[in-house]
Amino acid sequence: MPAVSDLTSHIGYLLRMVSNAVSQEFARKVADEGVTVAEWAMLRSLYGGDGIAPSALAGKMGMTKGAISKLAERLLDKGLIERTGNPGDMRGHSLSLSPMGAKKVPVLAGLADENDATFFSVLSGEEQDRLRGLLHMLIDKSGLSTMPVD
Amino acid sequence: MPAVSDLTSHIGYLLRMVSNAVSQEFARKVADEGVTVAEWAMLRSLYGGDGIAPSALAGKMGMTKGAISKLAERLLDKGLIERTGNPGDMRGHSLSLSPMGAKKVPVLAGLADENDATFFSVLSGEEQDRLRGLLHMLIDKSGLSTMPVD
DNA sequence: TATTGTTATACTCTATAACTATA
DNA sequence: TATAGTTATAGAGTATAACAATA
Repeated sequence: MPAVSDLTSHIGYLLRMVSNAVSQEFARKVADEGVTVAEWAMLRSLYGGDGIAPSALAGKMGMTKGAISKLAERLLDKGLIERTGNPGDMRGHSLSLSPMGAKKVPVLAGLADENDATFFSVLSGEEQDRLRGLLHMLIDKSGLSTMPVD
Repeated sequence: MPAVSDLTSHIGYLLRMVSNAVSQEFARKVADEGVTVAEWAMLRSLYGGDGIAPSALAGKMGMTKGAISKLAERLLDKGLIERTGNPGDMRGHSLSLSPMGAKKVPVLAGLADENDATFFSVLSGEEQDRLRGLLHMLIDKSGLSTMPVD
């Protein structure tokens, strides 16, 4: 049998395994609040901002503009975000949280805290910080938030 | 504005961000070999084994038996795995790699190595080991590989 | 022509639940 | 009845590409 490097040594594989488990559990939690994980990510990206163009949001979230459009439409239907016409350029517009959406973000953030707590409590506080730090390094050093999106 | 814990402090969020980027890139690479990421995971799970029941595989891979069934069918169609009748119990059967599948695993493993290299080379060897170690701890200590699957 | 978004289409991944065949 | 698998259905997530409107 040819030698195959141990799969469990692939960081990408381990990452996918843990991330899937965490996300799946989190999906169940936010579903009770009527949103999906991707929707939560968009709401959170909009939080605290003044309104952002869909294309800019696509870059920020690492998604294509088509995906953003679809996601935004669902959140508009749910009344959690708002679309505002752009004064200068009639082609574009801005997306921002509705009052209802703004009220929802802290609730969802609480669920994220809770989910993190249950999943990562097997690590010590120091280990959690180390993991967070390593992930931040990967995001910063790789062009993760500036990946090709179109 | 109510205080909301910084989203970027949620390990689950960071994990999802990095994992998605890594998996997406890997998906492109294995697509050239005619398989998807989930298919690769199944092939790898079968590698080096004697044949395994779909239900056992479901437990091992953290998926439902329905999902396993669908995945297995695709790999059967591609000729990468084989189904062997179970002598004792006519209800069940065993899944194992076909010779073609067995030949493909090392190739795919090479792509995984390559993918890991490009993504995680921004970390030092020591940092990579640390990350790997933390992920292993999470998988071992949480019941990750023994999650409810049905 | 170039840019901003939307829409149409398609596919993977996965779950849930109903169903079939065997035990 | 209980168990092993399959199938039907559904929905999230995402991409690609064609399209419309505006610049």
